[in-house]
Amino acid sequence: MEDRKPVAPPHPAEDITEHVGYRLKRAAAALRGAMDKALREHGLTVPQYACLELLDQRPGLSNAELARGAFVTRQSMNVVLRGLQDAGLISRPATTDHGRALPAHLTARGRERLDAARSAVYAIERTMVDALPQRRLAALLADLDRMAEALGG
Amino acid sequence: MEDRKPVAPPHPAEDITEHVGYRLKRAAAALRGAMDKALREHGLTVPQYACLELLDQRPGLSNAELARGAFVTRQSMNVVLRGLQDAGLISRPATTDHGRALPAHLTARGRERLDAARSAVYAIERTMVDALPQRRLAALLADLDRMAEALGG
DNA sequence: CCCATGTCAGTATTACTGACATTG
DNA sequence: CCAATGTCAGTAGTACTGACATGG
Repeated sequence: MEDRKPVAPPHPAEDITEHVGYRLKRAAAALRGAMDKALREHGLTVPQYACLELLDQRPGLSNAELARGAFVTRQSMNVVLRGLQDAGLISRPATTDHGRALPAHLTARGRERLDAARSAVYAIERTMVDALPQRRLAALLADLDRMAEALGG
Repeated sequence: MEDRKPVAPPHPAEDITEHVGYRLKRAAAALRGAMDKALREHGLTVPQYACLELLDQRPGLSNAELARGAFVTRQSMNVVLRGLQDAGLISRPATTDHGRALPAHLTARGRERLDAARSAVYAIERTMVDALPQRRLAALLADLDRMAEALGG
């Protein structure tokens, strides 16, 4: 009688707010909202910030690589990149002698902007982590990854 | 030195892909992509589907209530509602004799559409749940809620 | 030839702010 | 008066499809 799990119905609950998908969406929406609000004060959108973070850690990423890293389409990232380029926060060579991918890099201004925005975003991250039982963090990360991989993300 | 957790630095990891926020975004993006793909075959967007589900379970919800339930703004839900109304999937009275909120209801066609789309969405939900160790589901739901609440979601 | 890439174009959906009238 | 609501307007960010050229 160890695995009867009487509280877990065999099919999805009638109340969709009990579904994993709904809870996931709720948490993601809360995160998105908090980041939007915090980043607006730094003149950045969430995808722009994600792009700067990725470039800080892996300088030289191409448009397509950044798109995959930020979970947006190539075309959307292209728009984001141009916005960042126009703002002088990143630089990309106009041409390349080896292949088609154009490696992007943070400018000095981009690094400054990122540093300023980062503290605000990290505070949000901290708020989320602090709301969890310490011991559950690793399991949560693993569970999120399992779901993403199962869905082909 | 048995529980110093040397792999968990006191401040956020240098690699942002290790952050809770990044993993959450990744999982949510995977879910969104899977749902977009599945729902497109039924002529519905994710917010539209969410709206139909909410109305199926709680008939008579108003625009503002639906917006909160689907984590979008009142204005965005208004657009979604009008799309559903134009498609004949929901109905709303033009006036009300008691208050300002206009209660929305599924039409027969709306219920048919929802039933058709639901099986596709539930299959996705099942894929996610099956990817998790069964025992962790409840804890995962609780963790997602804790994070959302901590962020004011 | 195949495939990934960068880019352009056009359109659609969603989100935002601000605003205003209405109702309780 | 105040809070919540429905709605309109305008703008912006993101996503989509389709297309095309280029490079390995």
